[in-house]
Amino acid sequence: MKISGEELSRRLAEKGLRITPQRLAVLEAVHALANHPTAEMILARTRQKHPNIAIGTIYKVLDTLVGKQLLKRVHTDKDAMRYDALMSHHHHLYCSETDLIGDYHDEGLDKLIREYFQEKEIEGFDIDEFSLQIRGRYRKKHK
Amino acid sequence: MKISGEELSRRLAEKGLRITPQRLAVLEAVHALANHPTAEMILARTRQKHPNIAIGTIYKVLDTLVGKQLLKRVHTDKDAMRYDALMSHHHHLYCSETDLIGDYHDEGLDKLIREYFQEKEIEGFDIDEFSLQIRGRYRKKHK
DNA sequence: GTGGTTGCAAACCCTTTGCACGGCA
DNA sequence: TGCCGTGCAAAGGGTTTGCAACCAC
Repeated sequence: MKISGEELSRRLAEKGLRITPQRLAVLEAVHALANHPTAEMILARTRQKHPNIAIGTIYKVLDTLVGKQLLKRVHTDKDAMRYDALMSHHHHLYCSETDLIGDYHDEGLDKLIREYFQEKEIEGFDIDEFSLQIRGRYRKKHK
Repeated sequence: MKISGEELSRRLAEKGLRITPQRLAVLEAVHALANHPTAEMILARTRQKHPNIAIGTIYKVLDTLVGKQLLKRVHTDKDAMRYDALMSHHHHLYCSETDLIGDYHDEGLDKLIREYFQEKEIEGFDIDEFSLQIRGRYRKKHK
């Protein structure tokens, strides 16, 4: 995912955030490292241009950006949190062989499930949202 | 969920595991603490009868029991892992107000989704299984 | 008896926090 | 200039590990 510095600056400004080199670098990194990077991976990439950036800063920036809905957190079976630049509603594909996490958007599926729950409610529980975790394997030479 | 010591012993034996007081206590605790307890909660309960049991032992036992499919791990948005004694395929209800996690089993829903994916496959990805995370709120006085 | 288990404590990993300095608005 | 954001290092929380003593089989 390629995205210009101006666009990134605009997004920060839109949310009332100060534009700092670190924030631009982290945002850029999550877009560039398409496969849901960890904080460490983001650190490694941002250090190419900002050798002094600290891991603590990475976490603080990520926190801010997630809070302002410029990034999403993705939970995995493993310990480390991962980050996603795709903000629209979507599900995730977890590959058990490669550790890759893919985004999966499917309007038809969402509609199907949404309508299912409109007819059959869950006793004593009000649904706000749902997301599907799909586990499996990427076939060789995907994407 | 009430379950006898004999039944628990039988389950351990069935999997070729040695029957130790600690394993029985941990298994019993996860069944008794119905709401997907954390390791700390399991420790607290097991210590009522086994005051010397160590947190490290809890983790090792949980690891063994999950490995032998006598328990399941449940991931949450929070940091701590939680454990589930219900082994059949099911989804989870996450209550944003109470931190409760409910089990949700629904044959019809599973069938719907399974059939959806039989017709519309995901490009380059072979599905092994899926699970739905349903976020929302329990209404007052549930269960 | 003996190899798998336990208790204990230290180590680990990821993440958060405190604080003085530095830089964006 | 004033305050927010950063770098650094230490602390934190959950989980794992190493090892000697222990105990199911």
